[in-house]
Amino acid sequence: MQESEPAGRRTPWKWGRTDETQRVLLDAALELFIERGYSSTSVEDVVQRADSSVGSLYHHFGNKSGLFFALWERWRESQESLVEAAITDARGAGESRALALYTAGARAYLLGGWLSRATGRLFFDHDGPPGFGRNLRASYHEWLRQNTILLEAADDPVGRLTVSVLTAIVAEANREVMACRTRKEADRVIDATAAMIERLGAATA
Amino acid sequence: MQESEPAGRRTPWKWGRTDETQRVLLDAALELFIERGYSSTSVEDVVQRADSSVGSLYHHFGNKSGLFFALWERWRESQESLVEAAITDARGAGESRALALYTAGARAYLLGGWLSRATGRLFFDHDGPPGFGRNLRASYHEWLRQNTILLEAADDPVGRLTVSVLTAIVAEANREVMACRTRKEADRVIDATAAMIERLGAATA
DNA sequence: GTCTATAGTAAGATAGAC
DNA sequence: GTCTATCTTACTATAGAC
Repeated sequence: MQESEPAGRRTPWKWGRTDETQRVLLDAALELFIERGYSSTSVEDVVQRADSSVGSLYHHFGNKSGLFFALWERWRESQESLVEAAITDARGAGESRALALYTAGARAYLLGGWLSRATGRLFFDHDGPPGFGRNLRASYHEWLRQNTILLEAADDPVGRLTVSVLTAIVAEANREVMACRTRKEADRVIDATAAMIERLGAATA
Repeated sequence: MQESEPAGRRTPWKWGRTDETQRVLLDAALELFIERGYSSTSVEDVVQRADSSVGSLYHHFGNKSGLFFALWERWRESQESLVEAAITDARGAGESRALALYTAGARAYLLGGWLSRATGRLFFDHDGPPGFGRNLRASYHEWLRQNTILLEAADDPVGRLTVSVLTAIVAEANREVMACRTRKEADRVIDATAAMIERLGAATA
């Protein structure tokens, strides 16, 4: 910072390049993981594409899997806020049936899944770091818990079963949506999912 | 074979020790993978416990992941034959409803999963070799395909989603069963799963 | 077919200067 | 915070005796 700076591509190190560094590393990692998969991407590949350094990567993310987990967090949070917004909107529009609120959330989740499908496939196509599977399962359980509350389900076998199936439907539909090739196809899956939820809800209510 | 044999632990190399070598390597690998996980087990560990050698391991399995894939194949085939037998039995007993046959198969699969849970957890708790996830997904797709036939499902979004959800329910139940600590618990999960399948089938038929 | 020994390589991780 | 150089480990692969 004492002299005229060389014409580097990146902001030449002001006080805190922290955020930019993290972002550029995450973006590079995302691209590469999508292109070649997690295990076929080396730390060296990532820092080269990010025009950063191994040291920075380890400073910010601890290790290679730290990158993957950070990407997962980013995606999960983004999906979660879409769902929350949709449910809030539905409530604001006067909807109060638990199942209708659930359906509104599911639609938002699936549409978000479609729009970010390239990234989403990363997490569900099962080529992640060791231990990521466990993490996914933990998220799924948390999701089940929240759905139990949202659906006002009883804590008996039938209630738990219903929540479990309704959650599984959306999880599976998410996979279907991410595999779609056109928006039209995706919309049809989303509609079919909503119909399935309503039909099942009606049968078990 | 020409002289009196030294008191080695293993059959001292008759004509073809091939099968025994493969078995002893697989068994050692299985134990170690269960104990420490795949990634924390080295090739050296395996050959030591098997009282074999790196050369043999590479000769028979190509590489470390070959061991894991072979264990997976062994488990998958065993589960598959349990399911097939159960479906054949049900047919033999005069059952012809597609959904009932599916339920019979599911019960067999889940009971088998319970009985071989220590091994099964290996594959679903996800610490396997790179590329194994892709393999798992391929198996899952094959399973979906077979269920589509068994369930005589239509090839439209609703039909596909239905098969998808029915399959996911069994997959999820398998995880639950493998996590159970007593046979009684496992039986309860299995019964609940069968009930869920029937209810969903009734709602979407 | 089986085994020992060993060379080669790749990649994740760290140390320490700036 | 950033970066380079380096370390360490562990898997891959092969040669060659039995």
